[in-house]
Amino acid sequence: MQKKLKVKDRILLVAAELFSRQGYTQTGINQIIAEADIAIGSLYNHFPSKNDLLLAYLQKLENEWFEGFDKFIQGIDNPKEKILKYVDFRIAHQLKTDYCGCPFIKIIAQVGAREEKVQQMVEGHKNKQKAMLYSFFKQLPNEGNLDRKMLSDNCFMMVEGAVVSTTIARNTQALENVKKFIRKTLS
Amino acid sequence: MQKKLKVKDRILLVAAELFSRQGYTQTGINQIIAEADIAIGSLYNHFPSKNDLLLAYLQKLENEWFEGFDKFIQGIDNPKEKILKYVDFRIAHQLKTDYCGCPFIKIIAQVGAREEKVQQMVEGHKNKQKAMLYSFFKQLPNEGNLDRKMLSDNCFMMVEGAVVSTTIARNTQALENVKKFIRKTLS
DNA sequence: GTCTATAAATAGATAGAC
DNA sequence: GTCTATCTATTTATAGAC
Repeated sequence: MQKKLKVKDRILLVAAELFSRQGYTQTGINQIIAEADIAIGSLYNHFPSKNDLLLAYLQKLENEWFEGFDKFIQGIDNPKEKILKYVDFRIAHQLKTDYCGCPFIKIIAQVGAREEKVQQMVEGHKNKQKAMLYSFFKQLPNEGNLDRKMLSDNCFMMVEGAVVSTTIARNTQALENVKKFIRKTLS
Repeated sequence: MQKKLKVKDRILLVAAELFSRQGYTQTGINQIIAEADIAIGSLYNHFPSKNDLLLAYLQKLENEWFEGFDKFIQGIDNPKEKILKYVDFRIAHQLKTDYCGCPFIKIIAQVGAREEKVQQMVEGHKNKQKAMLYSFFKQLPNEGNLDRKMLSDNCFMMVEGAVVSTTIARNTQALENVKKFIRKTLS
């Protein structure tokens, strides 16, 4: 681990990596402090509980997702291209993380949607992605009588399902199929 | 808990309920034996480890899913109706479990797809559902040049994504939208 | 085959020295 | 603000009596 980072940042960096790869419930405080090479007192100085660390992790993911995607579609104007790039972005994430899956979906599966703050952050993030996708669909030339809102929302669901499917199967097939389907439907 | 069941069945019944509701990682052996009202020695007599209990749980889910669905579509011949009933079945499951989500997806999120036996059971189950859905799509009258395999597979993804979305949002909207979309697309 | 008692490890968290 | 030492509870699992 990089020693140049401040202690708080190092904790969050290590925790994020472990939460994403192993899962939140499968990652203990002791492992985090060992890999971040800090003392347990320091961790609890910056984060009052493991749950606070989880919330900071979700906020970090949220920020990085949209920063990352903005870069990913930089210079692209065509709305259909942007939609396909959205699928590509999620394929790229799966490849980069060795099919770890969507960390937001995984957290809900691990701690449940009854944890209010967690639920709000996850739902907020997904709604933001869905709204962004719809903004691309609205830029499409309106051919025929297709209901763009319905098409957009269900394309989002298709991608979400395909992300889950690629996580289970450990290959990109489902997401590639979705891409083909979208390319054909929007042609 | 029903005392008339054999000990082994009582363990599995209780474990299944807790794994589904609280999650596998969030459920301890001690809670299982307490709620099943049996001794820990008895549990380990029937299931050598918690992981064995997990595999038995997945097998039970697999069996019950298809039994349940067969009953659910009993008497329905129209293929489009069967497809819509498939979505209804998943809506019903979410309502019945208070939006617990798909237990197969949740298990992968909790223990990871690297657990070989678990991965195989989950992937197998999902493939079986997907194949069943495709069998319905093949029964549809072939209008135009629509690729039924692609349509079927991506409808499955849409439903999977919508199940995840309903689990996060704790309402059935996403699944209802998918139903509308399918109804319109297949009309 | 069911039970009690207990092991060995780890969990999340706190106190207080420096 | 970082550290060490420690607490209490809980984890999965085993041994051995009945």
